[in-house]
Amino acid sequence: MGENETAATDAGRDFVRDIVQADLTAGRVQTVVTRFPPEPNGYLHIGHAKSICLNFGIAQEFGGRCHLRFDDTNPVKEEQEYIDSIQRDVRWLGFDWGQNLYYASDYFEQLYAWAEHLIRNGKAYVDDTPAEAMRSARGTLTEPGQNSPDRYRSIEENLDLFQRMRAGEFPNGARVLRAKIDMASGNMNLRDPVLYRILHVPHPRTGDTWCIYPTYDFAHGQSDAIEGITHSICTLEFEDHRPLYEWLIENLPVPAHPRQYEFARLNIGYTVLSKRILTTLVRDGHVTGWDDPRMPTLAGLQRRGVPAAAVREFVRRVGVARANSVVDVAQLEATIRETLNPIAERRMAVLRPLKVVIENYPAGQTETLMAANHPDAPERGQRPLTFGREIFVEQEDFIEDPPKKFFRLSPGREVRLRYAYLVTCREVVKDADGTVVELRCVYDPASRGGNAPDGRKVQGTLHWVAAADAVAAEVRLYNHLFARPDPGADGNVMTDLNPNSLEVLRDCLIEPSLAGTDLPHTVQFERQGYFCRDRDSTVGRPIFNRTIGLRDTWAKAGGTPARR
RNA sequence: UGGGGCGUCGCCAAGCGGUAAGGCAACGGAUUUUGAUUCCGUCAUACGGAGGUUCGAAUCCUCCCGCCCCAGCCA
Repeated sequence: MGENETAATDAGRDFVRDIVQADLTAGRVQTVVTRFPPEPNGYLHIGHAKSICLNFGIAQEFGGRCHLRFDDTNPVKEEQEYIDSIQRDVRWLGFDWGQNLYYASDYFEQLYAWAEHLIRNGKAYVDDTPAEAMRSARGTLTEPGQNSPDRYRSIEENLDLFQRMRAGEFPNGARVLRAKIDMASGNMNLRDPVLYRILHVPHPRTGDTWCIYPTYDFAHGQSDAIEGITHSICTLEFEDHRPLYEWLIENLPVPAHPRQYEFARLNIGYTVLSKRILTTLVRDGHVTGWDDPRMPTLAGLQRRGVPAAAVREFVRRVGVARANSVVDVAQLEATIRETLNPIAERRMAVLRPLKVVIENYPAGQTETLMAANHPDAPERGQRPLTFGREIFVEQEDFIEDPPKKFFRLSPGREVRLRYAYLVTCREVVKDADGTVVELRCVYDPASRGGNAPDGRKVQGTLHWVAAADAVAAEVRLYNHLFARPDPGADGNVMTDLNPNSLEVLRDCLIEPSLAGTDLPHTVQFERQGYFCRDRDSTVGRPIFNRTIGLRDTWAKAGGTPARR
């Protein structure tokens, strides 16, 4: 029983893997070959990560290979910058295409030959119908389309015209090459789809070699066939293209017959995974760039401090299915915390400082205390902390008139300063406005390290930094990019942008070990969350990004004004 | 009365005729020098609805309802 269960579980965690396994088992496929085929017209986002993990993951699991292929058939939207960023991001995610880097543009000559093949077999024709006229002749979802008068052109004339299209004799939009299928088909993609269009636009890779470019439909399946792709995995919206994909494969002398399978694309609450909208956010300056930490792009997640392993795990947990869905962003956040918790070193940083004077601590004196880098992993060592008469604690850790079950500082209350001493608040100093500006406390010298010899307990433990050596820093807190779980659901997406997605704290104080440039990538600021040093940091001014806050049941219970 | 898909717990998602996995969220409790972590426990007599087949159905059949995609010379 146990064996069967294990085997069944390993066989397929999702329907795509089931199909691959079945094809391998039945001998229909010897070596599985997949591909990740981005169009280089933008940066990769976490939705692409799902596809990358699926394609590369299947190749790894079943001993096959996965190609990285740029679907660069539309030069008006594609740029070298994107080609470069995509390769960086796929590598960052942890995948390697080895020698298998391809471009659909590498096949332009072959595709052109195949287009002529179609013409010679009476399966394609050059159409001079203007775009608008072609649209109306295509019919509607419920009415069939009308055959173009050019549909009956002779093979010779089609061949001549197509060659002259390639030669650059005609302006953009003057003519197209269409497949001759069925203008009455219920599937719009079969109503004589356009195979080639005239575009006098330089291509990032082929320059001005071509002025006609194949459409996605004419390039994709044939590229798959050329590369020997066995399983061409794409998202649900291409489902209706599959009959065309197969029609082309069947009507062309291609070297292989790849098969297309579709899965539901990833959606996450409070954000948007549409390249079009993300491009707009960047172009219109709603974010600082493709790698803005608020962006769901892989570059943004990386800059925010999210480990690639967390993205992979998130995608694994979400699964692969054919039902459209919107994953709760809490799922992503939980995965990030879970990934970071065991690996992130602990540090102390005070985001909104409140000065504390330990009245019975000798002025001018300091001492060194040791703090664990990771309480659950003693082998990760310790770091020294300076303690002195003046320290800083978090403003929200003091309430003059505390609510029930408030464990932190308030007049007369004793708390522990982590890794240091037990201190009791004696007096509150306020400015003219009545704002608390300083706390006067006394400490118990016998509680060095944090425990009192008499064994008395305190309920609260606070993080702190010493005035003597704390370093000033800036901390950037990020919130959901959009203010609602379904941005754009009722109108303009842009109006749903969260005006408070970024909060910059400029007067933070961090412990000195955080000021260097050699710190581990992402660290935990105790009691607050995970943070990483931002590349905007300068020598004298460290800047940190909050990757994700810690779970906070006190704030959630309404204890302290929630700030997320 | 166009074609193609999808509907299992608040959110994802297993299940493939034999009597509802798991994760997130939520809610209890234990431990805790992070109100963190960890650890226990609770959480679908129920699978969009109605019929039917069957000893037995989320799984098969029929009808109905709802949602998504397609009318770019984008991908």
